[in-house]
Amino acid sequence: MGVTIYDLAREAGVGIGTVSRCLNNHPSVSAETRARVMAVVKRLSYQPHAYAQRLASRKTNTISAIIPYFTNYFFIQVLQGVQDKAGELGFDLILYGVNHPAQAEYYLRRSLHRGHVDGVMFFSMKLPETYVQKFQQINLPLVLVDTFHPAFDSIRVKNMEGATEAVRHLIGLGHRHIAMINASLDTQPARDRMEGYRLALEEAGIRFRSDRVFISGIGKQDGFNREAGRASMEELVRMNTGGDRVTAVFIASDVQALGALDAAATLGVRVPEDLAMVSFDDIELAQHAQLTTMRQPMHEMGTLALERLYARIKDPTAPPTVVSFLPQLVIRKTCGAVGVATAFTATFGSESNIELEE
Amino acid sequence: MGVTIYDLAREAGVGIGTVSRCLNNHPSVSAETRARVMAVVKRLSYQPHAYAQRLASRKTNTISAIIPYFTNYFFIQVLQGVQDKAGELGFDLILYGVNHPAQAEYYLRRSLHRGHVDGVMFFSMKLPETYVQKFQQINLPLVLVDTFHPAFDSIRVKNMEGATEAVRHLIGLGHRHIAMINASLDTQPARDRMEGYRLALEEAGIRFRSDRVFISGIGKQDGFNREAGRASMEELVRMNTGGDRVTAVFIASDVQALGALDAAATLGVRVPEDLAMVSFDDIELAQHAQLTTMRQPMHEMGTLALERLYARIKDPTAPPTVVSFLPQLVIRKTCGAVGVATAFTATFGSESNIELEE
DNA sequence: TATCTTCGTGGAAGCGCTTCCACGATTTCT
DNA sequence: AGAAATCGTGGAAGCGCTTCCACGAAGATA
Repeated sequence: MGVTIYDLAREAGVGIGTVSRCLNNHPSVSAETRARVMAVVKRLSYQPHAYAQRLASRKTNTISAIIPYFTNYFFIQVLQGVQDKAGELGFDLILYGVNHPAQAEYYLRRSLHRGHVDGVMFFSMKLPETYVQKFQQINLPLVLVDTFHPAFDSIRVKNMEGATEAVRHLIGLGHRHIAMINASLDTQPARDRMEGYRLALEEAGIRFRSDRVFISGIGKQDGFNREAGRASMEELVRMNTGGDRVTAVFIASDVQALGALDAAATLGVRVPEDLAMVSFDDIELAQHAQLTTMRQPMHEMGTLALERLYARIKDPTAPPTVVSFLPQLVIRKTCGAVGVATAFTATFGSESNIELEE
Repeated sequence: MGVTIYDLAREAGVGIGTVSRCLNNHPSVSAETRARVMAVVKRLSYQPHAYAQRLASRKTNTISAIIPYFTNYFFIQVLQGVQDKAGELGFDLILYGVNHPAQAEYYLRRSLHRGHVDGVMFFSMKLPETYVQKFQQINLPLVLVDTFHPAFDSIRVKNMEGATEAVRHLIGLGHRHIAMINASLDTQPARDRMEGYRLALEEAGIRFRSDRVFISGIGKQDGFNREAGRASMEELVRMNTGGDRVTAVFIASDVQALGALDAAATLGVRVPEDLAMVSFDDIELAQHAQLTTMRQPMHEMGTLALERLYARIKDPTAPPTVVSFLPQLVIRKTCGAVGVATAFTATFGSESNIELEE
């Protein structure tokens, strides 16, 4: 049903090789011939067949991104970076959203089909060991984002260091009883952030208490969502009785913090007066909700990830590289460091003069 | 570098046809032969070549989605629906994010390459007339979401009716001076929502005043974002002096409303006491910010869109269908219909007992 | 003028698969 | 028993392109 280069060749009175060269801007075609061919291309409104091109040229110009729960704002912002860069580089981006661990394997397998994609980006999940081998065997470029394996390029966030700094900030504000609201320990970021929390306590001579780490078991998701944050906060408040009450909490992500804030308000717990909080990510809405949080350069992580992947596609033999980002503390209102008196009732107050960023 | 079916055939001592039939679960292969072939497949860890399959079978199992500013929460939620359904149906989803009108054409052209995708979903933008013809000519399935053209299937939202209802609600609360904060009139939803606003005023005998429609010119974006909402609200407040002050505002989207809320707080305007507001979309965060808004079934729109596209791929000759969704009013706090006294200082208050939804 | 380059071109081969046709072996029917 | 239908199989053809090699014509060099 489609117009092929044979049709073009016949109509233009040239060979198929010449047609192909015209279409691909190959230099060795006379201007005259090229003009004639291009006229026919236009007249028959020829469209190249993408897969025939890809089969013949052995390049796909397509990459896949395997992302968990991609409606999570963190991923969206990273994805925007990826997408921008993909457009710039002329790549098609196949988006594989993972809502269940088994899906990750399915999509990995799918990406491994020879000639399906030129490269793969894998986000925030542990890469199954079987696939480590498969990628090496097939020699398919792979970039890990927010996760790590020595055999591949990775874009990392120093989750542990970031968490430590967040908790240090709370300690610096005088808090000694600091809880943590975490996500599922199945995820690497959750584990690292908890380790950072533990470290910060330790260096301040505060005992780590596992009964002060709250992880909501809601749903089958990874816990990086509002509902989980809300549930954890409810539990925290319920438990928070007796002598040595918790006065501050470190929350593993902004999304959870949003839920926690809801719960706190419902339960009549004032933030930051009764409970100070610092969270993680600095998603776009963190500003809106005035969260004190650890900023991750999400968009930049996305563009960088694609740049790395591109470089790897160009030169598959280069040794794996690791780029690490150190999250930056952004002080807003939930930690109580500024404007304590009016902080939370004025949630929607000005921020430009308050936000201490660097 | 790859293992091909010829390798498999040789190793298993069968013909390539038989190998192909094994791989595709074609019935007419003996169990014994199939077992032998599959063993070889496993042993050589064979991966089919996706594009060779696609070229030979003339099916791509891929669709593309062309979406403006897809970091907009509205689109993300629709996209999640699309993505879920795509996974279920075994389709690959190529995501084309449009940040500039010219990009839309580029991606349309790209999608039109013969055999590149089995179908296209086009979101919230006006389909250029030239492409109307091209799609018909190539006979490539196309589903329009949140936009319309008689020649194609479409999933619509009754933006006008929804807007009318939103404004009616404000009128019902006693407001007579109602402004609108809108997005760029280049987009169809913005035009329709303004029309609905105008209609509601008209039927209540209130004169439409174009100086009460605020459209921020910030950036090259379409105006459906927080910054634009913030800027428009600032302008509204600046203008809002003298006798007949505006006491309510209809905002074209929740995202803008979020920005508007920021601005209002900064400027000391209380919502809803000084200014009631109703917005549009009911994105996930609307609940968090307690926005009274017009709910659109975003996830459902996404799944439905893909279902339609799938049906169209199966039967390209069926007449175009139109599905319309009527947005539902969700009453929370920004309109002042409930809990007026404490409404906005208790932004993070309980919502379960307040939200009046149906 | 004879030889060597260069340039533009045609078209075969091949990318890795699916599909269809042909064919022998078996089974079923009359 | 022979004829007819069925089953499992092999492999050629073809999907639409890229790429490479070969070749003639024209220009450059001696």
